Amino acid sequence: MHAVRGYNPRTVVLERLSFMTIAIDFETYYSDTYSIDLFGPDGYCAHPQFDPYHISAYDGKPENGSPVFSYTGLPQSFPWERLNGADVVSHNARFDETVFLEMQKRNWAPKNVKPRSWQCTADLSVYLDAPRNLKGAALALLDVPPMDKTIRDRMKNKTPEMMRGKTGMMEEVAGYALKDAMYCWEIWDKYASQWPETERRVSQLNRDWGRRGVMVDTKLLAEYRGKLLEARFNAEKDIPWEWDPEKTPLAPKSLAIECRNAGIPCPGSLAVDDEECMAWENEYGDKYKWVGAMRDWRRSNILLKKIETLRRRVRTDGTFPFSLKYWGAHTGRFSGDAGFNMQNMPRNEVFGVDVRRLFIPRPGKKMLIADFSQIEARLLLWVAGDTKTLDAIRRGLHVYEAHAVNTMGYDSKRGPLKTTDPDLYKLAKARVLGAGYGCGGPKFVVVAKKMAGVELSLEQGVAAVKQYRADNPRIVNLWAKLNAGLLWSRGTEEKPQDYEIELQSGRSLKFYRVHTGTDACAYLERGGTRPVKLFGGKLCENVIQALARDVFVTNMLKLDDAGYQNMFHAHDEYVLEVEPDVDVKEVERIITTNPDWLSGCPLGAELMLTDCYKK
DNA sequence: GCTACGAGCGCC
DNA sequence: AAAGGGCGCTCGTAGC
Repeated sequence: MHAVRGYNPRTVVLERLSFMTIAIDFETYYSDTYSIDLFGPDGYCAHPQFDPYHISAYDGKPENGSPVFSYTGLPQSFPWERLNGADVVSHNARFDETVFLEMQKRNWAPKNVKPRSWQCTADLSVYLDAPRNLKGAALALLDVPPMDKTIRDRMKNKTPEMMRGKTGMMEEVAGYALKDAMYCWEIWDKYASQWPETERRVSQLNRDWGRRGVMVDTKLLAEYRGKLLEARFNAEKDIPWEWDPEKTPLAPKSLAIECRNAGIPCPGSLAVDDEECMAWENEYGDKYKWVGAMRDWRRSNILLKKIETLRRRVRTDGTFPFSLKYWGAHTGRFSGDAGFNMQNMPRNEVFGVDVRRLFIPRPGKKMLIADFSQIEARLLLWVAGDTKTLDAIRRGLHVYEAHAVNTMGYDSKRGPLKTTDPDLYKLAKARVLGAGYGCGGPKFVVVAKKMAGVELSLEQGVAAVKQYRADNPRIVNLWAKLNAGLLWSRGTEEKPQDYEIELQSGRSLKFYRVHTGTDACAYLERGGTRPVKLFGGKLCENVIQALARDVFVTNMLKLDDAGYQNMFHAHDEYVLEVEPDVDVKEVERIITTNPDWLSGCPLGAELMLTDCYKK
């Protein structure tokens, strides 16, 4: 390997190989008031303070007997043509590629240089169940000693000029940066072959779509901001104690003191669905508005912060660039990222604000929102082998009704269950959505209320769970099977073993170092540090979630193949930007086409052609 | 002063 | 023996 002796950029090139994989890592100025956290990767790069003062590059494979190319130094002296036609990799390519594109835009890098591809080793790492951050990934995947990241912290608030003023600091940065590029390259070199082509494409498209962004109704945004400031202000009127105007009135201590002064008990929890808190509200809520006010303050504030983030990040063309984390969950699902979560916007209007309405198609386009219908419930039936219920669904029965027909004695000749027996329909819905993963009686009461609006007593909840299990032996059997595998795999206390569940979609779910405490525990990450309790129902849910994700992603690629523009998505919902005369039936056909591995499971989808995002 | 973690609340 | 699961963001507090 190459030692880095000084900060002077050093380049070793004998010949340029075509289709070379080269790892790239940028160092850029950041501070307390100017950071990716605040502006997102795109806003950060487009910002006036944007300063990519260092680049490191590494291509470690001496092919054709040529020497390793490595560079760590000023971008001004970087041989950019090396990237032309190359396969570039970065650890968090969402950032580094954006930096590069912005540099080209500003003529800081030649505009004619075009990499053949740009892949992300952070995405590769999480696909392999390793940590997303480079330090953790290198430790888990390369078995190298933990990297020292303290220099990264010291770089905060420091311009390159300031760093050059400190003896040895730039050299330290150069060494650190090159090491990052080397580890990134090593991870790619060692593991890329384990990353399927389709997954690479998902990772790449995910970054492209986020960078492209979604159009925002900026006028409505301003209106919403006003409403939320007002809502928060109104909540403040009912909070009697003093607080730092720079901060929030949410300190539990203040509430406790206020309650004591009033001679009343203080609720142990402030959560809306907490029983004790509900009792407190019934008893004291009319006279003492604090708890409700704190809740309103919190909820309006959370929404306001979301609005402020949007306002800060919307580009001059009205679009909002965002990020979704590829493989954010160990099941493979995407998750929110970079300060704005596209996957958890409120479904309903709150404080006069419907956040979803802010997202609109570009001028002349329409938005097509397409949801899978109960995909997890269908996949559960499919994995468990309940062909009878699946057949009923294929014949056109709603999933909940098919469940009622096959396990609750409903006769579908009587007509649609939803209208003939609304209570039974609701109970069927609660069972399908809530009882399929080993949920117990007390929890089922809560879940049934939340998911199906059914009010059950504890006794009824317990009975419902018992009845569900008796009526659905295949599903119960599936839990048992997964649990047996877990117990079989866990090895011994001294020598824990990994548990691998092969999925029908062709990949595996892995649980690392399964061991026994009071329960069977395992780590979800290679080299993970936080064990989670496992049991059949939970494993079952993980399996179903993973399969649903695979169906979702497979058909997302098919949509892309067919030329449909994805904007963003949320687990089982695609949000597309389409021509007004789009063939909705064609889109539905693509979405409900079964992947090769999924035969015999009827898929369904609901599509909505609209002028804004909505539920 | 920073990190870690739980509470609270939003989603699928 | 029984146990629904998967996330992110904001905030407060504890612990270093």
